[in-house]
Amino acid sequence: MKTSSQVKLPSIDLDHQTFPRRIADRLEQMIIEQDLQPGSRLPSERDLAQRFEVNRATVSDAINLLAQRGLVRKKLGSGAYVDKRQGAVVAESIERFCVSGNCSHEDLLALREVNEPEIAALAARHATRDDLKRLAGLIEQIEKAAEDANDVDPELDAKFHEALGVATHNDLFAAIFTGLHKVLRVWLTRQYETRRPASGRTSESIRLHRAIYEAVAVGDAADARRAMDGHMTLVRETSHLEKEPTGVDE
Amino acid sequence: MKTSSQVKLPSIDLDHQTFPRRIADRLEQMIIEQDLQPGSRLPSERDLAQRFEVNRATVSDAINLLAQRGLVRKKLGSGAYVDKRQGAVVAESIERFCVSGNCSHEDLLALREVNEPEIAALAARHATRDDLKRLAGLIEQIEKAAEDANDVDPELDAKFHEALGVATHNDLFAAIFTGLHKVLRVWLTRQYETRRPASGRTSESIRLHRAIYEAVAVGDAADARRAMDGHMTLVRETSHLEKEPTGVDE
DNA sequence: GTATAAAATTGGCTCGGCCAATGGGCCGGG
DNA sequence: CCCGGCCCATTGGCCGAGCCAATTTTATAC
Repeated sequence: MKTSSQVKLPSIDLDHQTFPRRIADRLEQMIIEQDLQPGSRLPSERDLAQRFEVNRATVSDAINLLAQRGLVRKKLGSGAYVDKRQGAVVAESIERFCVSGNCSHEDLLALREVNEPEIAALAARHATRDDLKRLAGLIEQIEKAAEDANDVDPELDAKFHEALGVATHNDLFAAIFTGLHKVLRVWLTRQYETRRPASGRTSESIRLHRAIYEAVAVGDAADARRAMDGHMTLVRETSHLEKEPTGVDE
Repeated sequence: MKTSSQVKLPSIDLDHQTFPRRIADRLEQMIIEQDLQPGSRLPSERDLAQRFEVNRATVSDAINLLAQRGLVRKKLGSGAYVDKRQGAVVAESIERFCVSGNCSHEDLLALREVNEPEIAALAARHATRDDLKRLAGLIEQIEKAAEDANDVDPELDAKFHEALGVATHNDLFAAIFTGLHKVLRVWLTRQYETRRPASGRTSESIRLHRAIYEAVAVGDAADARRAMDGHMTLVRETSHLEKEPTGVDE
């Protein structure tokens, strides 16, 4: 068995270097070097097992590692395909981090307060026609839903903010904040079901959402930031009103 | 061993619920319900294999999943122990995301510009004595290193910003920005080795670092934010100077 | 050409087993 | 009483062969 030490890019493994890990690294390197585009299939586990002179189970574990890192996707009966979803992995890890109690509502809010306005501004600068189309559709749905329920549907709200993140065309923002909005969706939906707040705030919230969209649509970054600032202020106030139903703070 | 006991609904499987995944979920649930604190050992793989009526390899895969999620840690010859490192997982996933080319220097910088000042402010409000001690030590090292090399050591710089993130006592900020600073460390170190910039900026950078620390130490949030703003401006300018190959500097 | 059936390929999971690392218990010497 | 060394049961890492079901490919009939 070769243990040719290949220098790797990431890797913070101070941990015991196991077989699957090493093979995973070599596979990752293979993918990079051969510039395998998403969609291309890598060799079968039986094949790789021979090549690396290890058992198939070991190769399988290695590929599972890569799958977990979002670099590859396994399909039963077919093979393993390159499929970079590392953004999704970022989002999921953040979601797990928050929902399993490592992070309070306040923590999340602090992050949103600084970033959402910037996201709105960036979206205003970089949104494409498609982005705008999607945002417009969501705004419409939100307003429609609000007429019926007199409240903002957390699901749609989260989607709107997510779409805004995507519209920044800064994949880092997008990845991180899709994760955060997934959390938000869970938390808000939970309280949405238990209690229907008398929202004199609702109309204001709806108005601000539309204002954000309008600003983004015409590419007015400053205005978008302003509108989102207003939204976050409202969120902050509402959050104070409701005190901690979801007592996730440690 | 039969696979018949669990009949899965015809739900459209986006993720083809595999055995290890289901077992991982049940284990996670077990950990939560029994409130297993970090450090506690969970049953041996052979034991769990009997309980869940699956093969040991399957249980092993399941536990590997949890390990990958940062919920447990396996120790050869000993067992698997609860060890919540989900913050580290967030950081690592972000690092991988950036390092493997999903994110540009500009993207990262955009995120830092909005957040670092807020981090400084939060740190000023919430830093403990220990945090300050650590920050003071780092400042000292930075200044000492700068005397010798006439440049800011990226390693120390990244550590300083990381420590600042921790000092906010907002674990979300901490998790996300330790990830980002790890990337930064890699990128900066790379260019640090290739090229020694004549840094008329160096002294200015050092001064600002100390200013940040001083503000945090006395708990002046506004001042901390101001100092960090200055730092980020400097970073932005330097980044522009160096143009494209890997152009971010501290 | 197209629909259908058979064969080959592939990952999911099992079974039984060997190995090395670990940790607890036993024992002898201080 | 404590300490150090030794033994051995336990535990995870990995193996090898093998069965199954999902999938793809190939061959076949229409």
